[in-house]
Amino acid sequence: MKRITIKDLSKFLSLSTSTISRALLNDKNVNDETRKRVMDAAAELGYKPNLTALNLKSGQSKTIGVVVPEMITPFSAKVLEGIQNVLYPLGYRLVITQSDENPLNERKNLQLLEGFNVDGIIINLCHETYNNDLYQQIISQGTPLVFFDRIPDKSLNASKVIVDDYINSSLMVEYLIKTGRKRIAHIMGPQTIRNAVERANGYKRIMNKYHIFDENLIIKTEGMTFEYGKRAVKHWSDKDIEFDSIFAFSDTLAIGAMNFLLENNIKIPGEVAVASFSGTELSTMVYPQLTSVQQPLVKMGETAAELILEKIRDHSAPSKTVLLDAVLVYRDSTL
Amino acid sequence: MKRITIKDLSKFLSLSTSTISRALLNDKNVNDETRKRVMDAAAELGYKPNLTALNLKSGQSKTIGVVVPEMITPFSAKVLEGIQNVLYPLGYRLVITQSDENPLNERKNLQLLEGFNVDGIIINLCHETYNNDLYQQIISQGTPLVFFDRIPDKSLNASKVIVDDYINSSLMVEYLIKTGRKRIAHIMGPQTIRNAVERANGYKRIMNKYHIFDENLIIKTEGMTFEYGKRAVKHWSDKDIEFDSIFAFSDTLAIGAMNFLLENNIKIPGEVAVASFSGTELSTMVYPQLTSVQQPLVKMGETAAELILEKIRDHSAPSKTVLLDAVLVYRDSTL
DNA sequence: GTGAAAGCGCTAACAG
DNA sequence: CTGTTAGCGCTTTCAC
Repeated sequence: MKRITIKDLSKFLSLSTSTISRALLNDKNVNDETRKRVMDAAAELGYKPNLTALNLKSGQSKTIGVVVPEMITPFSAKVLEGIQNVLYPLGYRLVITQSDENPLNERKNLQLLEGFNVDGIIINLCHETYNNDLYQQIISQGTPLVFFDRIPDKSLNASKVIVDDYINSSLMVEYLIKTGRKRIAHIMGPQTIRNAVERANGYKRIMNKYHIFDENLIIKTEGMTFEYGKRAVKHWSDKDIEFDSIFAFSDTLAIGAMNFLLENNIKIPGEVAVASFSGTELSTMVYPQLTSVQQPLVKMGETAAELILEKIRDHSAPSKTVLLDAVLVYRDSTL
Repeated sequence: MKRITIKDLSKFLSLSTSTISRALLNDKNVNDETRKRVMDAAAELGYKPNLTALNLKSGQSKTIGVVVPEMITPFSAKVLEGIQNVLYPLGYRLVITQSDENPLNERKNLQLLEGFNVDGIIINLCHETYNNDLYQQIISQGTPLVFFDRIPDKSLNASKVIVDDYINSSLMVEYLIKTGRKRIAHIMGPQTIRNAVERANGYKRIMNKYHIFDENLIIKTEGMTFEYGKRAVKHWSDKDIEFDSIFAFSDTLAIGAMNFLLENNIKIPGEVAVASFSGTELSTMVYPQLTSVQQPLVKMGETAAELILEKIRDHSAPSKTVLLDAVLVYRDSTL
């Protein structure tokens, strides 16, 4: 079952390998007749180009590394779909790694990807600053880096794709207020994630604007699993801090919060409204369905892929930050 | 920022490239002194082997293709984790594709992977028979194929990793009966999925054993989304078919079913118990938490990866079918 | 113990 | 329009 190479075709047709190559590449300097013969033979013998050889020639690995914090929520799956949409048709391979929300794993993943000689890396961080040195080092070695969703704090020379956390968070909080909620609690996620800080800022601004901000109503979590969401609500509950609604950093945290409420027979949205930021399928799978800021995840992946391609094609291309529009989707968990 | 090659080292140390190569490969025919010099220089200049060149020499692409039906539930994410655990440390890259539960997409994915010259393909089907011709063709072209979870009906020369659907389904149904349920409804999923048929058979056997089988209590769905789960329960409800419990083919279908019950104020498990087959994180994220047959997903991925490695190393290695143990996990959705 | 040379599959000057 | 040749980075005979 040996593979057919250009050499086999060359023998088969008594032509030089270069002519075969040219015909296959649609080079103009080939007789139409000859091209046809080559094409037919290639089809007949089942010739398929050897990507590895191509890559060796071109000096590229045609491999893009991707680092995501986790894959058990649909968030990354959707973004990956976007990345794949753009990159697979172009013959790029993806090496996808999961950091499990752990900066140390992220570091290992990045190093693994370096070992793979990737042409570029697309990454969603799990910690704002922890691996800054590595990002910097990778970029200065000439491997383009593109950040999406959770981006680093330093102004690295890298392109980014994000949604406006501050604005969208503000809008969601304002919506809750408009529906009559006043004691809006906020589960902000870990403060080592830039977006968490941004969203919390949006929350604070609006709460202050309406003079209803209360420091007790905001809580940082150490992690991102739904257990932390649960624990946050338990905290307020234990301390007898009143709240009539919850705005969570992510679907997962919101769902954890909902579970606590449901377990304690607290009506959603009757007694407490719940809203989140993310907008993955999870928000429609729970009961009641979750109001959330829905991000264009597939688009986000596609954009990230295009940004990395720009950088690969021209390493001196200027870095861009693309801001994508999100929409608020109102569902049964609020009102 | 040019990469350091073996040639650079050769110039730098005034040694032949072959000696450098040998030193790097720990070949015995190298003076210890020389080896040390080479190693030091490699470290100093930051030499990293070019995988593409290695691959060209070895004739392998060091790339494994993976095809999964979907990635929005944690199911595939967990299996992928297992696959990555085994394959990444060995220098393999993964090209992961999603079929979106559509056999046509599956076909396209397989063809894409062929174009990538993958060394092997690990696949979870979305239809039992639809692409049988392609599986056969890929195998006979010499590309090993390993199936996991949902496997094909024909006896192809390929290894497989599965859990025993029939037995575990039986066990779960028997458990429901032991907790006092008699009218156990079954959402079996599409009958074009072999596992759905197997699990339904397990269900039927036990229901018959206790003489409580009723054809009306079993329903096939066209798809796998949670909407179909919802619709199934609506069907029984509309037709006034009584049931005191539901056993669903997957977490997602079960959750759809739960949502219908919750929307109609039917108590879980008070009035209706719910159980599923899958055992992803989803089962712990919903309220009440879902009783389910929990499969060892990471292990499944690791096993699939090892099976494909066997085949890659020795193309004539015999095909194996590995049966993994699942466990029933009892949660609040049943009593 | 080390070097020279060939070759993996392909493309691209360079000739003719 | 077609063929010859060299070379991408590396390993591996084959000499010495």
